[in-house]
Amino acid sequence: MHKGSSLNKEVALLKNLLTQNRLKLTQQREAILEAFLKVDHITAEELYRVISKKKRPQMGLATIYRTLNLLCKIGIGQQRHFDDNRTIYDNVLHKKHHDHLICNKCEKIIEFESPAIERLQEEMAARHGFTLSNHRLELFGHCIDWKNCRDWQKDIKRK
Amino acid sequence: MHKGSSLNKEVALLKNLLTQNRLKLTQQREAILEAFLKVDHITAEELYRVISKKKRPQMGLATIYRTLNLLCKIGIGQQRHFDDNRTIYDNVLHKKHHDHLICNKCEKIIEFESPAIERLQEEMAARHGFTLSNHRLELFGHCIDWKNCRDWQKDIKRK
DNA sequence: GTTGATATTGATTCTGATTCTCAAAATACA
DNA sequence: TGTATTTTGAGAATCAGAATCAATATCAAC
Repeated sequence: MHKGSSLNKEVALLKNLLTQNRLKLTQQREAILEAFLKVDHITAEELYRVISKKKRPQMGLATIYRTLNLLCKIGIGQQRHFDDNRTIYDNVLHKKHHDHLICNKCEKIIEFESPAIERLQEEMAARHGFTLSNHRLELFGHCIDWKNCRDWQKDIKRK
Repeated sequence: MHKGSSLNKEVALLKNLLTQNRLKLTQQREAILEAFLKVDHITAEELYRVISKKKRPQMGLATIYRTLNLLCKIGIGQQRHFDDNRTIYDNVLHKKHHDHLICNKCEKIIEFESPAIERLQEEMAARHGFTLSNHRLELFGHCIDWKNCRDWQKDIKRK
């Protein structure tokens, strides 16, 4: 019954959590989990397109949304809103957590990681009686040479 | 209200930034700025209601959105999305910056501040040639006694 | 101040992401 | 296997926020 890939661990986790809550492990949920675990982050629409192309064509967009939200509830996914409208679902398990430096002028985004900051976060959480599962850290500012960024007057004006 | 309040400083800042970009200081923009500076954070709808009740009843919701986004561009405001749909506009100037600890189970939110973390953030930004204007830090996890939180089985099930 | 070019506004409509609805299908437990 | 329950897909509904546009306000030059 076990096929030996690392996927099984996550399916087992999912199944476990579902069972605990009288929820059912469906083919759709498994397919979505499988696809989701392969990416770093994805939108519901994108995931919909990815899965629709595969052998299981019968998949409603609503199911994608429902299941992605479910994955967020159990801690495998995390929503993010960089620009306004689209919701990006981060795969929390995919790679080492990274944070973001975002230039307000040219909207450049740099990924970084800081074990020192993470350590302090843990400390702060513990002080408030929290156990952390993940976090989101975004630093906003501007590049040192922001005159070379995309013209920020234009940027203001384009509303 | 009366002249000489600290508000004038912000109006001057706004006017300055607008002028620099060939934008105009309108009564609406001033009213929105004035109301915005009084709060810690607010949604566009709420701000609309606040302003509509005042002496200047003629104010379109679209203008609120446009102006709040403008305030974000010039660094006075910052968008945030805690729950999915509503966008909360933070008043960056209002009080000392604080970060958030968020319980995934009961959705309790605790504010905290950590100068140590902020210092490391500055350091990290400098290393990448960034000057910081603000940041957003959200730590997710669960309370130490999360069995006492709102039943999280229900929470999962309510989708 | 008046003028005129330009930016902004309010009312409205539009958009598009996400959620809701509900009958039909799938799942899990006995 | 039967059956209670959950989940699904398709489409409709929702709702925040953006776009439209004619009317209005602003501002810099006179």
